[in-house]
Amino acid sequence: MAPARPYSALIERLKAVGLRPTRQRLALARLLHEGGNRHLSAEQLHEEARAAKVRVSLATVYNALHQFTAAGLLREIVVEPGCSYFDTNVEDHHHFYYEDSGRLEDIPGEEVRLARLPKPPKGTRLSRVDVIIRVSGGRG
Amino acid sequence: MAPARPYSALIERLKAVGLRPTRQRLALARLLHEGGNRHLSAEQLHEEARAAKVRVSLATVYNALHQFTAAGLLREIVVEPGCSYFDTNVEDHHHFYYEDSGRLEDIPGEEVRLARLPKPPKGTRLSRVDVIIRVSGGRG
DNA sequence: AAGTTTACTAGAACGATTCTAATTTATTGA
DNA sequence: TCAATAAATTAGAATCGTTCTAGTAAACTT
Repeated sequence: MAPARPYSALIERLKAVGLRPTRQRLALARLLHEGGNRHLSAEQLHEEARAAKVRVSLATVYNALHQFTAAGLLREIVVEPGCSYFDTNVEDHHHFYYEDSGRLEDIPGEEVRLARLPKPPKGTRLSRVDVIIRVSGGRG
Repeated sequence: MAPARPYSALIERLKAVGLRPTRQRLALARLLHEGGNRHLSAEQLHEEARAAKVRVSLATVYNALHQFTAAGLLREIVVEPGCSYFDTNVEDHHHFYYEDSGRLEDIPGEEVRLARLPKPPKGTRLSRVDVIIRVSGGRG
């Protein structure tokens, strides 16, 4: 059922942001965007690639994640020391963070509304606003 | 000009949270809380201690920061991979993050207002809400 | 002061990430 | 099509912030 040229759209997408559509980048981009919105660490993506029989080094996974992020195809999120997550959803939205499991979950943009927001200090411009709702446990 | 027993209040504060008021903890607590609200990394605090001629190991700085955080005397903030900051302000408030310099700055609680916030998912309870306003550059 | 508990320390160990230099792959343009 | 060139990938080493270890010292209790 797979289309004859399964990668053609991806190839164009990568070219459009100035990245050569290599075997590794195509495979990683594909893994990242299959199965909806996800929050993956470099190690997790590397492991997924291994499981999918895609040969790619960890260094390349890091390179690709950072390049995709710079190109606006991913968004990096840091909630805990020692582990970055990359979010495949680059739309305007926020996150639940489950402190116990370390898991992130999207909150659609419209479910959080900021009624008041200070201006960026003089000489700076707004880059983005992150809202992280930290939740924990339950039993209690 | 220093009071006769400059540490007595701090000593009580540490005892109250179950921490022995050792020379190192007292000195670190003092450094942390002098000069208003601050956002320090472990390395920075260690360096400040060195500069103030307080002999304390880096391991102890880390231990103290985590103990103070657990006791509610500090709040840990992670914005970039590979570096935690500890905020001496434990009141309800949010942050500006200067992407270029890596610096954090407090925003008083009332300058950010959340008009709508989703409920914590079933089986969890709200731990805290972090709002980080990322700003960058300026010249542009 | 003696005994007990807790804290401190230097240095080793650790895990995530980045770097390096050599190899491979993609692109360009005869 | 086939070099020539530029860019990407790789394994492994290096680096960085942080945590661990086990031995020593300091603080509390009696």
